Amino acid sequence: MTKQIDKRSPRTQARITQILDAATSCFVEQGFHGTGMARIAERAGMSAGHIYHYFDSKDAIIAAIVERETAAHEAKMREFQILPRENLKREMVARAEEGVRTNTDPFRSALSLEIVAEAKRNPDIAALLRRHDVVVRTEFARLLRDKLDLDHAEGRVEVLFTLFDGLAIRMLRHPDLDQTGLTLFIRQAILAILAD
Amino acid sequence: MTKQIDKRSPRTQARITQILDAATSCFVEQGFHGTGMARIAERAGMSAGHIYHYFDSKDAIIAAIVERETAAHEAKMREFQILPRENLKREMVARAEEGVRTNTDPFRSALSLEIVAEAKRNPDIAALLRRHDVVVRTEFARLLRDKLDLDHAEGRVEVLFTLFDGLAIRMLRHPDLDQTGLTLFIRQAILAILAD
DNA sequence: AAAGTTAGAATGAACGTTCGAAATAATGGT
DNA sequence: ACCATTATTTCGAACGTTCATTCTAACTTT
Repeated sequence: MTKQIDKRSPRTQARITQILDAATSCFVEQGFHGTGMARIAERAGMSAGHIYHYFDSKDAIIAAIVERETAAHEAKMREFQILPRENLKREMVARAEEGVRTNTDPFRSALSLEIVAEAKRNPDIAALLRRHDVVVRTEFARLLRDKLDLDHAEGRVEVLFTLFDGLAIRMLRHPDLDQTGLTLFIRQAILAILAD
Repeated sequence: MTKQIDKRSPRTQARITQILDAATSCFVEQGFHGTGMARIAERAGMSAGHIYHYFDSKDAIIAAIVERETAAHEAKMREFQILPRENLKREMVARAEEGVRTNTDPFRSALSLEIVAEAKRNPDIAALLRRHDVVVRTEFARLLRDKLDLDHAEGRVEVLFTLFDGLAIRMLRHPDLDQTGLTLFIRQAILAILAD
């Protein structure tokens, strides 16, 4: 019954990322529900109907976007695991500051907000997000426990993640905030969270 | 040409809060775009058409909800201003912990997420949120500057607010998180942010 | 000519909104 | 107190639009 497409064909792959990229930028600008299939098609350079050769529905598109995003995020997190324990804490603070930059980027913060908003209404997306979160969370907690010898690792991770999650909302409420002051006290906060 | 309703009539007031309450709970459960006027009407105990005697549009309903919410929030913030400077810091930490409780409440966290999500799509709501944010932000910064003699007050406030904003998203990603561990390190973080 | 690919109009459902009438309340004259 | 009439509140069906999805025919490529 399902449409038979060879997903490994390079042409198909190109079309899929083409659609995903177009949809992502549309969603960032106008939100998932503010964007029509026509607009996605236009930006992807193909007809609206044609998108259905690659995705079963509009919902399937956002699901694919979320998976792409979470996969990238998990990969980023795994980079910590190969770092030596000596300068791990220092490296964490450094990467945290890089994380502030990327999380306050208008495009990225808008995208993660859109994903979160969709999760609130679509249980499948919420489940996806939670499955991803539990992986990242436990791996990061193990890192703190094993390599930094910290107790209550789960609680610390929770607050760290809360901080970075909050940046997306903060950017919405205060789009032209001063990054310097923000970063300064985020470092302060992170050091406190990682202190024994 | 606008509909003439006496908004001070107790009957009208009752209907309005009836609609607002119904809409709020609907939005929390299914999101703004997932909720139809029919459903709001059903929960408010009146017909769909009748809602339009009190609100010009569905958008006007969410605008009213946001205003109600921001007003309550501003009032809460103003309570800090009458506190004496002696035990202000201690009181802040105490109220922060209470804030963690309310912000992690499923209903409240879902509501603020929904508001933020709508702001991403509706510029009027975004403007409302920003107008409110600048008020709360500057007032709180003045508090830190004048009563706690802290420099870089704006940066500190930014991080504090980021933390509380983040709680709503965190609840979505990890609904059954451990409040105890969370609160413990949030206190730690707040103390670091408020340290000279 | 066959298989794969594209386009764009057609379809049908969902949903916000409007409208006219019915029910209910308020007013006022007798 | 009672009815007449005016105003307000309420309803629910109908409308019009938007939009995801489907379908068929045309076009490319092999």
